[in-house]
Amino acid sequence: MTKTSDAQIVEAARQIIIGQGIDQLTQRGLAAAVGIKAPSLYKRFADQAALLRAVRGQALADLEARLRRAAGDQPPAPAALRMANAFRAYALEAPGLYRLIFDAALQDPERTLERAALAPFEAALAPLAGGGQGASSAHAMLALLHGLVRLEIDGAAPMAGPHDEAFRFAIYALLQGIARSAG
Amino acid sequence: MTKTSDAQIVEAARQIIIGQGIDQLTQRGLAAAVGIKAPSLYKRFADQAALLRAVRGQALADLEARLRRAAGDQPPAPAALRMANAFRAYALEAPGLYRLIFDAALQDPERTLERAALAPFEAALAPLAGGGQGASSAHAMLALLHGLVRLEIDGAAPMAGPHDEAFRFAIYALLQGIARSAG
DNA sequence: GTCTATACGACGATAGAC
DNA sequence: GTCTATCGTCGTATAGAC
Repeated sequence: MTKTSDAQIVEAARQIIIGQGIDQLTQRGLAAAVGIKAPSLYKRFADQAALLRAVRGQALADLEARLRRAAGDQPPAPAALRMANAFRAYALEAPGLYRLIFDAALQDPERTLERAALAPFEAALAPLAGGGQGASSAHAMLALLHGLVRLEIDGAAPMAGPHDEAFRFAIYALLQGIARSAG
Repeated sequence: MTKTSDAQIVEAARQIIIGQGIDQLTQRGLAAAVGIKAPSLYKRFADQAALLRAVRGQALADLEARLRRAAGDQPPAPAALRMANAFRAYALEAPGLYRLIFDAALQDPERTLERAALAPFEAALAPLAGGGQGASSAHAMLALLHGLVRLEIDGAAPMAGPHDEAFRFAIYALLQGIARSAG
């Protein structure tokens, strides 16, 4: 008798994290959300950490897809700007999932974050950076984006006027610096 | 009969957060560290959140002092570089405190983070940025630093080679972009 | 695979005695 | 201000019925 599926459990966990925050995700509450009891969850996932790994993996795949779609076939600078906006939009849409993606990086030996978030930026920025500095440029861009959206979702922003404007200013400034470093 | 003081409790909490991480800070463990029982803590601080606010306030004052000392009387660019290094050093020294400072910004109606971290950067960068873009430049610099050190302490870095080098590259690039934005 | 029932050891927090 | 005792919740786990 199968009352639910692994995919439904992951999706329910995702919804709880998005809607109520990761602190409100409990095994008892999650089980109730899919119509079973807490002990039954342990037949699907070894423990809560394993469940969160599954949620994080799906979230990372989603983020990567959005970044690659935003980049499209644009030239480096427009691609980077569109990716930056897509990145920020994801974080503002689902801050709980965003935090999960980045906070749990330490416990991810496969370094999924590199493939999902860093690689798309490196692909877009390499032509602009030149001189073998595509990796450094992508790291700088990801760090800037991460800092901007973390400050925003954690309530430390806007620290300097309207955030849309501060966001654009920062991205433009770094892109200019990267392009000039290549010159 | 006073077995301890508020200051001793805050200091003990600070040491636990630095040495064992904020997850290991429990009311029972903290009370034991200062030689009392857990319920007695509630005569000093309303709850754990109030205690953490006190720890955060002290950590923010410490960070601000370090940033202002690093800046000294240097010109904008050297001052910003020294502040960036001091900022990173603080985060690597006490990642638990660093996370507390930034993660709890949302619950700080006084926006202490602005005074402690943003203002020093604005003071240093205003001459470089010009055109009334000192605030935006400081916000961009703080966001970049925050992203860089968060990626580093959360284990997502080094994502692009040695981190010292990636750190310098990113800071230099943004400084160049800021200077160029000024015309 | 799911259920009921039960258990353990943490946690934050409170009531009331002294 | 400190204590003992206690509460409710949490993650986790097990046993055994169906």
